[in-house]
Amino acid sequence: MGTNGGETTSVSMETETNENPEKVEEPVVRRKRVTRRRHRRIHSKNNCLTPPNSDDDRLRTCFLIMYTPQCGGTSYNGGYMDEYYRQGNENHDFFKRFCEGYSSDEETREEIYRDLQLHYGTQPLSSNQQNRQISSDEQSNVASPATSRVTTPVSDDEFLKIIEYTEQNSRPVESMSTLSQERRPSSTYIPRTGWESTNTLCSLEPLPLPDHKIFKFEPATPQTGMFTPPMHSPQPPPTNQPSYHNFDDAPGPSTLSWERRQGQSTYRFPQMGTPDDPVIHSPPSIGAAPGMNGYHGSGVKLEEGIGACGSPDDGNMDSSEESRRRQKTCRVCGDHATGYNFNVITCESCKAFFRRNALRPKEFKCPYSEDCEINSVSRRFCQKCRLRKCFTVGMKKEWILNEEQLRRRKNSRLNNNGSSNKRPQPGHQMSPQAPPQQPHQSPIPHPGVAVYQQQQHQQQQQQQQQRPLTINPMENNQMMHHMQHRPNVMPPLMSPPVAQPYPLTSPVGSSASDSPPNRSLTMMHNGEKSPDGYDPNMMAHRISQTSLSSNRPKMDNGQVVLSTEEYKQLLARIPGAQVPGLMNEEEPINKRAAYNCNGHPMPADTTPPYSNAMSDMSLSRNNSTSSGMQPLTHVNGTHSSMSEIPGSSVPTQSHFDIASFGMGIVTATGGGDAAEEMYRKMNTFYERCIQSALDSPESQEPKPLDAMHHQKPEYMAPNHGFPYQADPYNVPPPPERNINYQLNAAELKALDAVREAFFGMDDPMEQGRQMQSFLKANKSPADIMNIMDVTMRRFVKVAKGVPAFREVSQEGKFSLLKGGMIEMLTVRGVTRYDPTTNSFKTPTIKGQNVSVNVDDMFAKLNANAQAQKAKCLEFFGFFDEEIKKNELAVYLVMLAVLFSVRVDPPMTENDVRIVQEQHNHFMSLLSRYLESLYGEQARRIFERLPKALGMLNDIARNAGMLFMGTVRSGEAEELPGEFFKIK
DNA sequence: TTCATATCTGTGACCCCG
DNA sequence: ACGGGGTCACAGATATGA
Ligand SMILES: [Zn+2]
Ligand SMILES: [Zn+2]
Repeated sequence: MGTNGGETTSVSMETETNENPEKVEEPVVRRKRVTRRRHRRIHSKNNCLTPPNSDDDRLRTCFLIMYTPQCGGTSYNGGYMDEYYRQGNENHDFFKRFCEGYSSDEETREEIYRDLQLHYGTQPLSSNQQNRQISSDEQSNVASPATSRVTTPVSDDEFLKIIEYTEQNSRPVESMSTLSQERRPSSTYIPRTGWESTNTLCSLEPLPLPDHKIFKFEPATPQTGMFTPPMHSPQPPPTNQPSYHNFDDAPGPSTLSWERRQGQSTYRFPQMGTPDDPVIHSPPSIGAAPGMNGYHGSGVKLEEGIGACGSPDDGNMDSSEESRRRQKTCRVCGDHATGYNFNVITCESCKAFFRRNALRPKEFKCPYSEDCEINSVSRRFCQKCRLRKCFTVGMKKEWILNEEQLRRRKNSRLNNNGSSNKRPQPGHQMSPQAPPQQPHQSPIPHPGVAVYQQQQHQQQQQQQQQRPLTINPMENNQMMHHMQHRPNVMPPLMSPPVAQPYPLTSPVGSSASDSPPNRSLTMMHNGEKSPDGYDPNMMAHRISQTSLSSNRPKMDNGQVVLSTEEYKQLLARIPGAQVPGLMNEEEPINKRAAYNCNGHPMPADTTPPYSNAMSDMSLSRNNSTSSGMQPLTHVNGTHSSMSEIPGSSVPTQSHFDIASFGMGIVTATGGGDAAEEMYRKMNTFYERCIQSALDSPESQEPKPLDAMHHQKPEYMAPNHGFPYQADPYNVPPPPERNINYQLNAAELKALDAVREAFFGMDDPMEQGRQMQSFLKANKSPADIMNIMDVTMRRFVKVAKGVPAFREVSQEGKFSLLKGGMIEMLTVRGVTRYDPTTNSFKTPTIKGQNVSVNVDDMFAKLNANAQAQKAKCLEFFGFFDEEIKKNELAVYLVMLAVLFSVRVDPPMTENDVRIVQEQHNHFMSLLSRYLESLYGEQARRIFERLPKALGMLNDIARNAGMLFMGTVRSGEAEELPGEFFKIK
C-alpha cells in the first residue's frame, strides 16, 4: 500500500484545497465531488483527446485551461469563447488582442503569455509555478458566478482587467453550444458516442500564426524523422490530418512541443538545454524491439550480443547503446518504456491502453485517415490507429488475463491476505458494496465482454464511491436512469450489488455463447502460444490454465466457480433467461470470443490486429451489449443465443482451417488404380475452380486502398540492408547506420491492406457439403475437392483483393493462381502444423476435435508421397517459428508466393514485371514488418525465407505426382459433376 | 438559450503482487 | 525484478438543470 498512498478517502463535501494556500479563504459552498487521493501527482498530463489543429487552437485550449472553471464542454467559457468564435474565425488574433487588451503593459503581457505557455507545456514548470496549475478541485471550486470566470491562475487584478476587457469587447452572440457542435463542419465533427474518439475541433482552418514569439511552437530539432509523413493521396484533405506541428505542418519529427508536461517531465524546452527531441526521446531507432523479443528458443542465435540488449557489456558500443535505447522505448508510441508488456516493450500508458482496449468488441473509428502516426502525444488522438499499432508491434491480447484468471488471482490474493491478515487500510480499496468477494459471487466467466464490461462497471462503482460513501439500491436506479439516457454507451454489465448475488456471471463454460470461446481458445493455442513458455509467472500460469482447458473441454477440472446446478438455479430466478444448451461441454475462459455471439458475422467489428488473433475476432460473434439494461436479465448477453440454436448455421466454432490441409489436399487423395483419370480430373477441377473463382464477379473488389500496392518509395528501406532485390535472396550485410525499425505510416497502411485482403479467409465454413466432407474421417477425393473448392475460392478472393493483382492480365492471374495455389495452401498449412503432435490442428467442431495426423495422411499414399511428406515436414520445420506464429507475416509470405512468376501458362512481359515488382514489394514489406517486430533479429528470419520458398516450390511441383497410383478405381467417376462442367 | 455544474469517460502514473 | 492487474487523479466530453 503506497507509503504516500492510501492516505485518505476524503468524503467530505468540501473541496480540498490541498496545496494552494491562497485559495483557502475561498468560501466553499458548493458540494464537491468527493475526491480520493492516494498520492500526489508528480506528472500531469494533458489528456486532451482533441489535437489542436493550429497554434491558435492550442492557444484557445490554453486559454480555457487557464481562465475557465472547466475546460472542455460547451459552457466552460463564459462569454469569452463566444466572442472568440464569433471573431475568432475572422479575427485570428483575438487572444492576442485579448491579452493586449487587458494589459497594455508589455511585461504583464509577457507574463500572460508565459502563463499560457505554462499551461501549454512548452516550458518546464518551476516548482512554484506548479502551484498555479488548476486542479480540478480548484476548477470547481467556484464561489460565485462572477468568480467562476477566473479561477486560479489569475490575480484579482488581472481578473478585473479581463472582465473589463471582455465587457468592452464581447457582445452577445450565437450560442456556444451551437458553435461547438452544430456549426462544426460536419465532415469532421464526430459526435461522441461512447466509444468513438472525440475529435471535435480539429477542423478549424489553419490560422495564421500570431506574430509573437511565444506562439512559435518549436518544431524541435529537425532531426531524424521519426516517422515519415503519412502516405497520403496526392492532396491530403486539409482538415483531415491532425496537424501536430506548426501550421505549415512541415513533415518532420513528430515532436510536439505543445504537450503539456510538467514536473520532472521528460520534456525539455528546446532553447533550454538539450536540443534533443523533447517528447519522443528516443531517436529514430525506437521502433523495433530488442532482439530478444519472443526469440527465446526459436533457435536463432544472437550475435554481437544483440539479443542480450539488456546486458550492459555488449561489446559494440553503438549497438549496445542502440539496443539499450530501443529497450527503453515504447514500440508503440516511442515514449519511455517500462519493460515488456503483453509481449512488447512498451510504456505504461500503452500497456494500460492495450489492456483496456485490446479486447473491446467494437472497432474504433479513426477520425483521420487510418494512418495516424502514433507517438507519445498523438497516441491519444486516435485509438484505432494506436490499437492497430499495438497489434502490429506484436502485443498479444491473448495475454490479457481473462475473467477466470482474474478471479483466481483475486481470490488467491484474498486468501493470502486473509491468512496473513494484513489489511493495512480497511475501508479503502475495496468497494463498500462489493465487499471482499465471496468466493462465488465473483463475477465470472463469461469471458470477454464480461471482463470488458465489468471494467466499465467497476469504474462506475468507483465513481459512485466517490460520492457520498454509502451506496444503497438507489444508486442503481440512478445509474440505470442515467444509462437509459445514454443509449450509445455500452451498458456496463450491471451487477447490482444488493439484489444480484451472482452478478454478471454465467458459470464457467456454460452458456450458449461459450462456444465461441471454446473455439477461439483452441485457436489461440494452436496458432499462438508457443510451448516455449515465454513468460515466467503469470504467463506460465495462464498458459497452463488455458491449455489445460482447451484439452479438456469439460467444465470441471476445477475450473468451475459456479456449479452448473447453481447456475441453472440462478438462471431460473432470472426472468427471461434460459438455460443454455451445450452447457457442459464447453470450456470456460477466453474472453475474446465471448464478445460476439449474437449471430451475425461482424465484419465491421473486427479489430485490426495483425496478430493471428485476428481470426479469432473475425469469427467471433458479437454478444456484448445488445440488451443488458435490465440488471437482472443481463446475465450476460450470453443468451443472445439465437446463434447457437441447433438448426442455425454453424456458428463460430467451425473455424476450420481448411487451408491447413494445403498439403493434405493434394496428398490425401488417392489409393487406387484409376490414377490417371483421377489425376486428370483433379487437375481439371483445380483449374476450373480457380478460373471460375477468378471470373466470379462477387469476389472481392479491392477497396481503394492505395496503400496496398507499390508505393515503394514510401517505405523505408529495410534496415538491415537487405532490401529485397530482384536478384533473389542476396542478402547484403547490414550497414552501419541509424536504423529505424519503426514502421512508417505507409507501411502500416500497407499491412493493414494486406490484412484486409485476407479478411474472410478464416471465416467459418458454411454448413453443407464442405463441412460434411471436412468431418469425414476418411476423405475421399470428392471430399477433398469439396474442401478445396471453398478454400481455393477464398484464396482467389484474397488475390483479387490485392489491387496490383488486378493489373495483371486475366491469363496472368490464372497462371499466378494455378502456380501458387498449392504453395499458398502449404504455407497456410504450416501455421496449423503442430510439430509436437505431428498433426494439423484444427479447431473443434461441437466438441469434436479434428486433428489430422500427418502420418495418417500420408499413409495411404505412394512412395512419392512419403518423400513429399518428408519435404513438407522439413519445410514446416524450416519455416521460422516466429513467422508461423504471426498471421500477418504468413499473409505476406503468401502474397509473395502468389506474386511469383509462373510459367505454366506463360506470362506476358508486362505481367512478369508486375509480378516481380509485387513480389519484391511484399518481401520488402515483410522484411520491414519483421524488423519492426524483431529488430535486428529480423534479418535472421528473413534470410531463411528464400530457402523456404525454394522448398515450397519443390513441394508444390511434386504435389501432383502423389495422385499417381493411389486412386481407387471408379473413384474419379464419383467426383461431383459440377466441378467439371464446362461453362 | 446560456452557462454552471454534474457526470461520464479515457488516460496514464503509480502502485501492488505473485 | 518483471510484468501482470488495480487504482485514481485528471481532464475532455456530455448531460442536466437553473
Ligand atoms: Zn507507448
Ligand atoms: Zn487514426
